[in-house]
Amino acid sequence: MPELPEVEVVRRGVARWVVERTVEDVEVVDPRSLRRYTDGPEDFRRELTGLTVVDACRRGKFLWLPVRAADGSEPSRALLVHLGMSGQLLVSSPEHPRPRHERIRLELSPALDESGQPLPEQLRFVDQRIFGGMLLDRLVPASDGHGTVPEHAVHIARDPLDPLFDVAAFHAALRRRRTGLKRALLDQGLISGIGNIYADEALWAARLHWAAPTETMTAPRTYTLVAACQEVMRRALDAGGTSFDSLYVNVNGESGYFSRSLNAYGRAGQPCPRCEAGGDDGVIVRERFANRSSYRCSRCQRRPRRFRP
DNA sequence: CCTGCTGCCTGCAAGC
DNA sequence: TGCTTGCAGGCAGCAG
Repeated sequence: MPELPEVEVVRRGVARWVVERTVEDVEVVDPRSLRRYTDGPEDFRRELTGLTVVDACRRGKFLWLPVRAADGSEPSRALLVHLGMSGQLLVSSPEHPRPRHERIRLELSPALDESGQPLPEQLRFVDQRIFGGMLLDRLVPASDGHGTVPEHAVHIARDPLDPLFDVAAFHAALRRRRTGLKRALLDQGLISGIGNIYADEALWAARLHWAAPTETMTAPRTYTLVAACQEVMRRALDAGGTSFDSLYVNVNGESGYFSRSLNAYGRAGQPCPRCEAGGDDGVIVRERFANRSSYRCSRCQRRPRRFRP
């Protein structure tokens, strides 16, 4: 499941291998990957063909490639990509067999790498579960006035690794909410890039309970929580960034995910890595939350007096 | 406006 | 063995 660090790894791969290349053709293998996005596969193909990728941008888990027309004008549109649960972007050669779940394929103009070798000429969107998708979208001014964002991502908040992320504003917004802490962390309009795994990891690192009411958060606690989010994601990014050589591992969004080490998520019944010396307390427990699982330490993430599930 | 629930998807694992 | 059920999860859309 790609979260922010995985998407950032993909963004870097796209920046390196795809920017400055022109889309020469498009094959929509499965139109469901354009779900509620365009006027249909034919329109998508017609509009995208001939455009040149000029950049690779990201906000939270949304990735977009601003494109310019052949006349060289400033980009007014972008190819917006969301990897959903199982999406991958692969840069590969035409002779490479079609992956089982390939949904969209772009033919790219020829290009050479740093050592003069020809680069693969296809960008493939592979997505087993079709929770992700693509869209050719209009670029609009960001809601805080800094830069542009695709129209379908304008409601997404800045993520904690964004230099323009505003902790004080996040704290104020958190205090206005009437919900539990984990729901707030998963709300991409409040803070973006955090999914179920990193929410649990960040809450564990900050020693906070998932059901703590947001309106009771103090500024120091919010700062601790944001720092924990940044720490957890930066560590995953460092791990994912190390296996950056192969084209495949590079642009497929998996490297960070499989090499991350987890302290709480998925560790039900195991001793808490922080307070394992403590006996039967200090154990990771699994609890149901909003039709999914939450993992926390029974000792260092105590249930709050007030409880917002 | 705010909050929280449902449905979209596929493949795997567990249970009968 | 072969079926059914549950689980994984981000996010758009919608109900209250």
